[in-house]
Amino acid sequence: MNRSASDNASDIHSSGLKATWPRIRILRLFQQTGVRHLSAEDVYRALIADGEEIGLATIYRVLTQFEQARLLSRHHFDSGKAVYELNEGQHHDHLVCVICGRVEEFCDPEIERLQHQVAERRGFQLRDHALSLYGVCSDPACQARHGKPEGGD
Amino acid sequence: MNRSASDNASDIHSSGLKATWPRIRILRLFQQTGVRHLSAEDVYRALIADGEEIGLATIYRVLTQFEQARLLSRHHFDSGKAVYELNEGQHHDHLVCVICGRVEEFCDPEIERLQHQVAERRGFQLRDHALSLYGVCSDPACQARHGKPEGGD
DNA sequence: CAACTTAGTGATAAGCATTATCATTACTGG
DNA sequence: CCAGTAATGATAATGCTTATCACTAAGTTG
Repeated sequence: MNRSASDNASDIHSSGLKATWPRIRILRLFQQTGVRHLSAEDVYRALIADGEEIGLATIYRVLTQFEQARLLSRHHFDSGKAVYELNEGQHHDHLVCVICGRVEEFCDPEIERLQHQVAERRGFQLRDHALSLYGVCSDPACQARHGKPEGGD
Repeated sequence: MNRSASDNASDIHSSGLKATWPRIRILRLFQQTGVRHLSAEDVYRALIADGEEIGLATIYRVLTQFEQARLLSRHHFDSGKAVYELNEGQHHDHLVCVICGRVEEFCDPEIERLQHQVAERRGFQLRDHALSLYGVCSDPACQARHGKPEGGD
């Protein structure tokens, strides 16, 4: 799933943005497998580690632009900082481990359908929705120090 | 649903907190009908308007304590600021109008059930979950300047 | 019921994520 | 290759929230 810098440039161009070096590097980072959910700080550090000196302000600016261009999508979870992931068209929701922070994705068409039904009943024209499940993931290390099960939200 | 200051004091006491004036006033504010979802700033302003001089730091501190005591519950939505509401035991999710900011609540047991099913399948021990639907509410003023329907989240 | 002890308050400073500013730099079209 | 405009990056500013700390008041004890 690694793609070349020129592919990146096309993606960026077709979003009406100049294909600058920082934008190419940021998009490439997301296109590398294994790095689904990244905060601005994560991106900054990853690029530093890769020998790139790209300003944090640029990271924030570019992430916002990429979100508007629908190349990336943004989520908030409950960490206080926004995370971005590559937008591959397929809508999905998230399971977040409250111990290790790991994020898994899932699709449930039936939940989607019910959400639309609820919105329709209330006369809401649905624009977006966010469903995040927080819990202790299947990792034994996380299970080892698990707490009480779900209370009222 | 208005209750007396002494009732408030009991609620606060049984949470292991001293029944101080700021805490009584803050809890009372939430117990008044018509004010479901309030940010710290909202609470601050409402109390000022009521002739109370309670510091913003105290508001934040007390809201956090009330949340831990399960008297209130906190939500983030996507406004950047946390909002609190009275915790009346009954879990529910939210519909948020992206135009006027109005928040409606809904319960859908079937969605709840499916959420638990998803978590179970992934080996997650569910602790909490947040489902928020964002859209344009039924208010004609909001409908008047509505945008495109839901895209990928 | 008065002194006491400790928790709570409020003003303000600090912290953290994010956005705005602005001089300098670098894409792209000609 | 050059001009012109948009993008970058350092830093200041913003907005929400938490920490600090001297002072005050709740609840307790003699």
